[in-house]
Amino acid sequence: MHHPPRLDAFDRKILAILQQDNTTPQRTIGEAVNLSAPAVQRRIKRMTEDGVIRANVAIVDPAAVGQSITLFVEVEVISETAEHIEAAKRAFAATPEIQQCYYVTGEADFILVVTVPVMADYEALTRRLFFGNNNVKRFRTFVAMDRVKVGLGVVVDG
Amino acid sequence: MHHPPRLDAFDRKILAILQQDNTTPQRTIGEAVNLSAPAVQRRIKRMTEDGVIRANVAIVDPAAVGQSITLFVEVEVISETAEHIEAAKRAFAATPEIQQCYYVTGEADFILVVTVPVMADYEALTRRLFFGNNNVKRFRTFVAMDRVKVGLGVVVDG
DNA sequence: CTTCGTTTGCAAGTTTGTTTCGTCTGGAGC
DNA sequence: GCTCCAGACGAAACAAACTTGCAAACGAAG
Repeated sequence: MHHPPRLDAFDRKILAILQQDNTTPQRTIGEAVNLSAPAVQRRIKRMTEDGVIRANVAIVDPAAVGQSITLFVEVEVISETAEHIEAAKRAFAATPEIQQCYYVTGEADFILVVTVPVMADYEALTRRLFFGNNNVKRFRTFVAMDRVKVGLGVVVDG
Repeated sequence: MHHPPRLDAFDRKILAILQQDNTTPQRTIGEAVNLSAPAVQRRIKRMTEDGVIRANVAIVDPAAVGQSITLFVEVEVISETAEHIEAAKRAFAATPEIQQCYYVTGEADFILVVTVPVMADYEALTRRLFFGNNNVKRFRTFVAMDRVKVGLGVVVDG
């Protein structure tokens, strides 16, 4: 994370491609954006160092590994002191079943995305995380029936 | 998606690595799991064909490309007929600002994860998607103050 | 006009991914 | 028990991709 990220049109086009498939050869990317492969490589390297590209990962189908249930949880806490919030963040971040955790404004304080193999696992999780934590005022659960659209891609044309 | 996905301990270890960094050389993976590089390559290929690995993508920092606001939206619809639900799914899936969309049970029907550069863009989005759609009964918005944990990784130890 | 800094393309060098091939193991059928 | 066959493995050869060095083009500042 050295430089303030300033991205030109080339960078944005490259990002758009890598967000869809980061196994695309640099030579192919170069043809798509009208740049040589080394130029593409240097830009990718720079964006990686600058933190624009946070990670390169394989997306695994949850159902294929037995994590067939996706849940949303709105969590409301009692005390919002810095220490309590930080403790909650750490606990959520450290829980592998929690795929995503956001600290939000509104009627809830945290929103979680959870994946588990069977409901019993979620029940166990609620006991451990919520009922076992006396700073949790209440939580509401939504069960996903259909994962209509799932991704972390962001709009890059800017 | 040919075979029914049957994953052994090797496959799961490989998946765990690729979920964190899919640029890891196959030789390195092989050393980590006690397998030769070609064996790793064959397993990755098989899992990709079987749909266990859905995609290989770069994760881009939303803030770096100007999408600094993340929002959650609970949407409640009026009519839940199949046609209305399918129409809604299609509309949400086709909206680039909507990163994730789930059809859920509970007090809401859809949960959306949205990223936009500034609040005005979200306001425009609500006008277009919600106020401009007379099947939307109501919606609730949560603004993310902190992206505590973001990812699509799933527990793979099975 | 010159200089410095940046970025590019090309070409060589290095690393990584892929294919080939021979071997081994486990199971079905004789 | 024996043979045969299918599947999976590792070693090595091979192909493709990535990475680096270097000279040239371009722009901004002096």
